[in-house]
Amino acid sequence: MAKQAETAITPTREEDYPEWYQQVVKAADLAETSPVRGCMVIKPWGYAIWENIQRELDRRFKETGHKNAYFPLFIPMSFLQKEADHVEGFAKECAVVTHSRLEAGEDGKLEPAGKLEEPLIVRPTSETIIGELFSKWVQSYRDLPLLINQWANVVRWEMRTRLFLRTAEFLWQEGHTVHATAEEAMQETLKMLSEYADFAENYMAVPVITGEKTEAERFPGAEATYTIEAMMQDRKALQSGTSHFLGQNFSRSSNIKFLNADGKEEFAWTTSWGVSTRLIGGLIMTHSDDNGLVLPPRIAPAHLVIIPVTPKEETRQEVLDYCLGLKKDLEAQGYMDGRVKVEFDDRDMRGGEKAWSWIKKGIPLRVEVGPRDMQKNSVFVGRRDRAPKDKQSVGRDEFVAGIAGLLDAIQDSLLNKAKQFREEHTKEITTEAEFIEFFTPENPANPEIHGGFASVGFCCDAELEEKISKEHKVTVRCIPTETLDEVVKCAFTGKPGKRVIFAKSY
RNA sequence: CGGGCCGUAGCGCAGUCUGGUAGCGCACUUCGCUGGGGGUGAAGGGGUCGCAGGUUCAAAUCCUGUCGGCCCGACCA
Repeated sequence: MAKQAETAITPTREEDYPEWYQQVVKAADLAETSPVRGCMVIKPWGYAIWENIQRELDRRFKETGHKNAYFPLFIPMSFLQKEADHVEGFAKECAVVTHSRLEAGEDGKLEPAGKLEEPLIVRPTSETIIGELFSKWVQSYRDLPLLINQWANVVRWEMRTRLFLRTAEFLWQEGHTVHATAEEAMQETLKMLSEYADFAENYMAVPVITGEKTEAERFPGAEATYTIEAMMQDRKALQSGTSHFLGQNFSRSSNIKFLNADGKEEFAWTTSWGVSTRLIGGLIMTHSDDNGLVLPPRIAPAHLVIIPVTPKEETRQEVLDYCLGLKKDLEAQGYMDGRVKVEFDDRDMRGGEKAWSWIKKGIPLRVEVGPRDMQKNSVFVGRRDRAPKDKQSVGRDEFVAGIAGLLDAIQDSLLNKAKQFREEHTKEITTEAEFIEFFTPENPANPEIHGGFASVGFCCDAELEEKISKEHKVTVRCIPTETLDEVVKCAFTGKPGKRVIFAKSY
């Protein structure tokens, strides 16, 4: 017997969390780095997760009255300039297109030629270009509300990138809406935030805290930014989606005006909201273990894999046929608003290796079927949320009939586990000393996983916030919606403050 | 963009200090044994050593530059 690592992924989370993350992505074959700096190639298994995210979110957007549209990748540089905070926030990370063609020089080397009169930027977000179009689309209060979403790629020239969590190019959706009143726009902002929160918890089994960002963390140009924040297994926070109340800032800079019912011209109120492929990073870091990816059934590209075990040539065909019959019956079962999705893995390779490859890919259920199971009319089932060797023999028909319930049970167990983890590492803190202790590792030279979410009274003074963030590398993740009305003594100044969540973050 | 480490076969690495014409493990291919577990024996295929200059009779090895990766920091809508 060759020695195998006790875990399929090395290093373990405990040993080296960032490296573990990389290895999980690789072992599950989700994505890889590309020849272009900071960009990623999303491979079929990873892209299928994104398609599932898209499908469910798109359904929700449409259900809440939004329509999809598409706006250009390129934005004239002057557009970005229109909103002062916005340009300041994004200018440093824009990819700029300056030429329109290539020409071969004397040495045969290609060189950019045909310099553009006005440079184009590759959209880092589309407020400015969409605003330009909206100013034409909106004339009357009868045109409102205007509820638009686009699925697109955006580019932000980040200094330091990590697959799914921060890449130079990423896929996302951005909702952009226009309203006649501030109240209505605010309502929209909060409605979409709660859609995100509901989706994260109920589809991705990622529990999130919803809340408002402080001024320092706000979207450039927004009046208010709301966020869903999730806790990863290294206890850091991941901002997983944002929804912005833009006030009249962008309608003023883009000139989005309408005539109200009284015949008076008014600036409109706008919102924007988005989630990205970063959600996949959050999914990975919420559920996966030292054997690789763990996928909640509702977001998994496939719910189960059937692995035929064919030790003897004479029973081989019989087992394969039995498996195909099982596959057909399972695929006839409904799950959520679709069907049970089944992979059939008859690749010619060793059984153990094959099973491990699916464990690393995070498939919720592994169903192994050999001659003995066939004789008993049963199947041998392993759940991804349990240990690899923890497998049970279940009657075939019982298994087929109970498949949806079993998938729900896995979904629930993953959500509960994640919630429990978050509870265990969320601490109510009332003094600065306690705060510092919470966020200081025992071994600063090689910091172990430590800290978590600190629920703290905070006076929300911007200078103090910056000082704390610099000194302890901790930021205010949000002012949670749930405890918004609470008045809590500030742990740093003693003044009356709000309850906020402090954490280290991605 | 600053600091550290690193680019040698698909992957992981040795060889670099002390220049002499490329190796190991895994993976891959074929055959055998094994057959409810990532097992095993044998025989094979695969690399202009990230790229570009320079030094030298000779460069994976020394020098310069450059590109890329990872970690830390700054930044992160």
